Amino acid sequence: MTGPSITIKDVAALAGVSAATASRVLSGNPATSPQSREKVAAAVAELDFHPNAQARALRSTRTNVIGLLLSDVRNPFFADLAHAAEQAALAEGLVTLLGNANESIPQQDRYLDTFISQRVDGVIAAPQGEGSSSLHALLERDIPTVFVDRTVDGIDVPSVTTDSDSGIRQAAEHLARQGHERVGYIAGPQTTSTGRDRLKSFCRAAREFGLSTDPALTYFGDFQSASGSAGAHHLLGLAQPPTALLAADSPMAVGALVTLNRKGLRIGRDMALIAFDDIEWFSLLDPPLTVISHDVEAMGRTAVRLLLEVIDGQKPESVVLPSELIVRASSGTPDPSLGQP
Amino acid sequence: MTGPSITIKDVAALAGVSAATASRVLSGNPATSPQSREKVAAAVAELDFHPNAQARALRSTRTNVIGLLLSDVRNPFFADLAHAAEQAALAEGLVTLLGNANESIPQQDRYLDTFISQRVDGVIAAPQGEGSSSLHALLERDIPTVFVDRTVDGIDVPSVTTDSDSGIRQAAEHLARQGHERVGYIAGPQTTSTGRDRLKSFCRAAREFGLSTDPALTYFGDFQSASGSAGAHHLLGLAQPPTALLAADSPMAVGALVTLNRKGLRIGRDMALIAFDDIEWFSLLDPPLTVISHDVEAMGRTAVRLLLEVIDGQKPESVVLPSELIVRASSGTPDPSLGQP
DNA sequence: CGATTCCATGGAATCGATTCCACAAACAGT
DNA sequence: ACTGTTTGTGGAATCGATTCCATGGAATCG
Repeated sequence: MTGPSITIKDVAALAGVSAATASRVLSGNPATSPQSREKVAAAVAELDFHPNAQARALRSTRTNVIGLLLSDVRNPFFADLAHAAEQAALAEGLVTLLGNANESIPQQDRYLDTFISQRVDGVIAAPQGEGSSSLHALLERDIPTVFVDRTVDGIDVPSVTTDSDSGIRQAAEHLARQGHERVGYIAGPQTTSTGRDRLKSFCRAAREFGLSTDPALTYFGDFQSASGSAGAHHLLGLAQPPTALLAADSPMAVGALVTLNRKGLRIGRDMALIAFDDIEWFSLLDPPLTVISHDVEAMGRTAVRLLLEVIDGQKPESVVLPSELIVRASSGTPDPSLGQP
Repeated sequence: MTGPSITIKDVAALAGVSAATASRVLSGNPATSPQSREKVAAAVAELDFHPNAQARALRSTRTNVIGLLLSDVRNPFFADLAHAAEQAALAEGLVTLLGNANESIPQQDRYLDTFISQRVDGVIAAPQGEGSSSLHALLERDIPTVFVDRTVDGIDVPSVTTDSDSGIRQAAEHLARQGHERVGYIAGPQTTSTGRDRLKSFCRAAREFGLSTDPALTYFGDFQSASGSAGAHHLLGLAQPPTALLAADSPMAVGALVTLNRKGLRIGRDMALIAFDDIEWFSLLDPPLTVISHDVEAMGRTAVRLLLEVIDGQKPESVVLPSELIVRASSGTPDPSLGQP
């Protein structure tokens, strides 16, 4: 299909130098004369030469490609993260190969294998399961790796995570002050570190601020919106239903919202709702959603910085970013006039 | 950093065959004995061998990588499209290199250059400007290319687009029936085919259904949310303001929503609002948003199919997918009791 | 002025997998 | 039994850029 492509030899021939010299000019090697540099530059422009990245990578073992493995691009949190990481990488001259694990371990392994075969310079991953074989293959090969958002127990690589604790404490305190006592928690899957950490934080904060610690108030979802709907449905059906809901990520909050709307409950009056992750349009809802917010842009940027340090042979410290509660109208006082059924 | 990696020679040595035979086994060449196949398979498993994709691509000119160039991953429409295309490509054994042009032509060119250097097997692009130099470089090299969502005048490559006309006509008819006469249109940039087509469709439909054709009712945005806010602000400030707004994409609709909320206008009563592109949570807003919907999943899947046909040397026909109006509460009748100020 | 350093340069080896080519062994046909 | 085909195999060339090494000429120093 594609015609015979232009190689460095064509450039060298047109410039009247050897391929070695042309290569030196292209890679900015100082051992080149101004004349050669000029002639090669002219030839490159004339032929519109694009060096073959494969051949270059084969010899020099650097590809200038990093792999970014996420669980779901359609989750706005990860879309923002992808955007932030990708822009930060681009500024460093790296292009990003995006893998979408789609919340599936086989698909995650497939992408990791591809990353290994593509000899990416490094990997930024929001890992899924605990003992994924390809994850170990990555580390056995000493491929520079950084975890983002999530971590995996027993695997010691630098990571950028959110300190869910501060935001969740603030949320619990806020709800307690508003007079709530029974708060339903829609948890993430306990196979992810974020799922576990946020649940632990919630339990601790509930105790601290005198909220009910009834285990029936926790529903285990899978970070996707359908489980948020199911969770809200389940919690509202309890003998002693909660007066407030806290969802461990934004898709589950959206799911819960659908259920609440469908049941005709007024959010912020009949039922308070708080979501982990701030999404631009959450403030556009009626009422606007109270959220636990963290800085996705910083997370992406930091992940790239850490990865560059690992590639550079250093062993950087993991970074934990803060989270904080942003109070909006969805977490108002429970309406005493209506009360619970 | 990375240790000496395992090559096909190591596999061959362990299996007691030559590199040539090992290669044949790995690529499924039938000219191999069952014994060799078995021994090579065992050696591959034993060493956890991952072939070097660079070396393979260098020799065989196929990389099994396609480039996907989008304007903005944070736009849910493109996130969905990325997801759909990526899943369809994966099913065909292709991995996707995602480039995010970020609505910027230099960044688009940077990614296209990278795609060329990476010798991707093909490119799926939602192109930005008209005469981008890298876009021409792509085509001069006969790199299989398919346009998605948008097209570029004068560049004849297969494409998958949406027939905006049907959806926009339905929207105009619907608004006219609801008694609207002055409909504000927040247009996309006229440097994109979608921006131009949708505007043209709107003008035609306005004439057909007796809506005002006052050019002051059209505001030119850039497909990003800030311009939606600005557009709504501008249109509401006209001497004769519109009673309904139609936004040419979802981020601009969100922007318009912010402005309307800020001004305290009740959507669906004081002002109707319709968005092009359906987004999951648009139905969760209060009131739920009336939208012009099209099938993103089909668009991504079709783009991959067309690209495979182009790679295969065929010249497939472009595909135009339908759009349709989904009526929800945001486009109700204008409230006569309040009227316009 | 001869010896040494410096510099730009070209030739050749190299990266790892694929594939052409040649060759040997096994087997079929007359 | 002797060609003629098939089949599996290894050696070697190849893809395109990088980089080590050697070389010749200019510049520098004692």
